[in-house]
Amino acid sequence: MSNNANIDYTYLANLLFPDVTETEADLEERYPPRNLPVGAVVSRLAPSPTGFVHLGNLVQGMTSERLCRQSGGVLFLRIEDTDAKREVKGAVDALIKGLSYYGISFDEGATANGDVGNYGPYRQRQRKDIYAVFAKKLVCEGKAYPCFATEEELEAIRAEQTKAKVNLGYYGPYAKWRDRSIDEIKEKLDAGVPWVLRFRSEGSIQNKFKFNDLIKGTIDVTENDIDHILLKSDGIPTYHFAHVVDDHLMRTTHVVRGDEWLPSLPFHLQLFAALGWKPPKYLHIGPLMKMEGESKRKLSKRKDPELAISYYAREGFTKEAVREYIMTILNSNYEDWRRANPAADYTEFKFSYKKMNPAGSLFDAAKLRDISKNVVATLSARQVYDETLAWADEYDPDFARVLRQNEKTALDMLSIGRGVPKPRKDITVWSDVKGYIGFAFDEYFKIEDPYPEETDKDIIKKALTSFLDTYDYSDTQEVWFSKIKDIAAAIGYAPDMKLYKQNPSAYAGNVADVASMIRIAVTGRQNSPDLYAVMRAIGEENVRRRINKMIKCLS
RNA sequence: GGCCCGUUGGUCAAGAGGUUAAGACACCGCCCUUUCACGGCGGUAACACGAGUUCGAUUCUCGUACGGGUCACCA
Repeated sequence: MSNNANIDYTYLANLLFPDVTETEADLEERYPPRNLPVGAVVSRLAPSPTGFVHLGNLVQGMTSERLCRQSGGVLFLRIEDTDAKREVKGAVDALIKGLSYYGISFDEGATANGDVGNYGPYRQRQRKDIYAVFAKKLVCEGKAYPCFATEEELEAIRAEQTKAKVNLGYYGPYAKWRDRSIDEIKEKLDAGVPWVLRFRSEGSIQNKFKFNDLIKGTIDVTENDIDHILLKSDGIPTYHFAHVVDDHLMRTTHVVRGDEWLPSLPFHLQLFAALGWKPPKYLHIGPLMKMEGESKRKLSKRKDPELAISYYAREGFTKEAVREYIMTILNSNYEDWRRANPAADYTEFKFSYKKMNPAGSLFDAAKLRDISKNVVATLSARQVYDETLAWADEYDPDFARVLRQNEKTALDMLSIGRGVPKPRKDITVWSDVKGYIGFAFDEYFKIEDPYPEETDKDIIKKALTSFLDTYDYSDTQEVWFSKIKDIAAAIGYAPDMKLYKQNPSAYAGNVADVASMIRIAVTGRQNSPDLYAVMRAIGEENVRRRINKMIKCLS
């Protein structure tokens, strides 16, 4: 404790902030406590406009959104644009669009058309005057001071500390401007030397206390002893100061953020106390990890494309699938609930922060795919067609064209095994659709799985020819299949799988082999949806042409 | 290095001082089946380690190890 009692703090404050005329009381009046029912959660999403909307935004957003909506509270969007260097044009719009695509909408805050709500502005650079009021107040109370240290000086301090193997930072004896005389300060000021405003920390790392985080539980906190920067030299606050001022004035009750913020929590708490405010409840969410070789690591913006939500749109995941997956990460009982309520809207689920995992979870692409597959399986052919088309318009224009030209065939193909109690699950993402039904269109049809070398070409030819001889487009599935059985019998193949299994050596093959011969001719591959249905979908002319072509090829 | 968080099967995870330690994904096997997909049945597989508290600890406490995060005029 080494405050220079000789300094007239009020004088200093006026020197530093001559234009600030508003007082704390003015602001308290302008932003009164919200009139909400008891237990209503007021929360926010506070991203920085870097143009990169990532899974973390979604994870936090959904958590805040559920908490607010379920409690009749308020959710707002605040733009943390205090770092002008990192700001990307159009990022705010992208953010709003990306979040709303996944069902996160805001009651107030920044919108594509400006700010809405009584607690704004909601963009931090526009709140410069507000921060100044509290900065001035802190200076008046001797809790903040200007620092004129240059970048080089700070670097030198860091080097010295590294060499001495002590903690890094601007504190104690290293806090060179903490207790300068008013004359020294005035001299720099008059010379126009840039300055930052630092917090005068009275904390000691010897002091520890407990703090309750809603997700992590009771955590051990060590007091902060570093004189962190409150205002940068451009007068814009750092994250820490902005967070404390904004969340107080905006009457935030719950702060949901990534647990990379945990190390600065002591400072935030200290700031709330210094300003005489009650801190909000905190929910620190564990990071999303990924497997790299043998070890886990946090998903990285730079290295991992799958962290960006644009990745999922590009891959063709439905928004429902992404949302379902995130819900299962957030609340582990969500999966059970979903199984019990397959058709319910996800908002009917009782979300609870108590179910959130304090540890980081590994992002499991296989699980996401499984969920996606199940989501797509519940959609109608029409929905799949429309969504695939929307996706293809953006990412595969050629396929979009083909889909438009063959709408009927596409719908018929997509209807196969759909809308039944046990639907097919071949489609995980929209980009799968081309591979799944593409063969139905001449543009994409080709022989992908040729006949095995060992099969007798004459036998195949005979089977195909016989098929065409008796083929009737109007046959029912039963009649159609009985004809294939007849062909099997005629070429010495078992017409029935049971017969074949009883005595395999008695036959040259079985009816499945015959079906396969036809399947390859018609679809170009060994695996396809139900062959009868495929033939119905692509039409008689097409079936005959493809089989004839194959017969010719075999000759 | 300081500070903080975490650790149940390959992965996500439930659980709670006494359980045969759920379930899901993945994997494997069998069944169904004209292929595939679906579906059904079954299987492999876990409480990091060491002390302490306790009649009893995966569950509580403390250490150790390992993993992660963070130490900017970035958020």
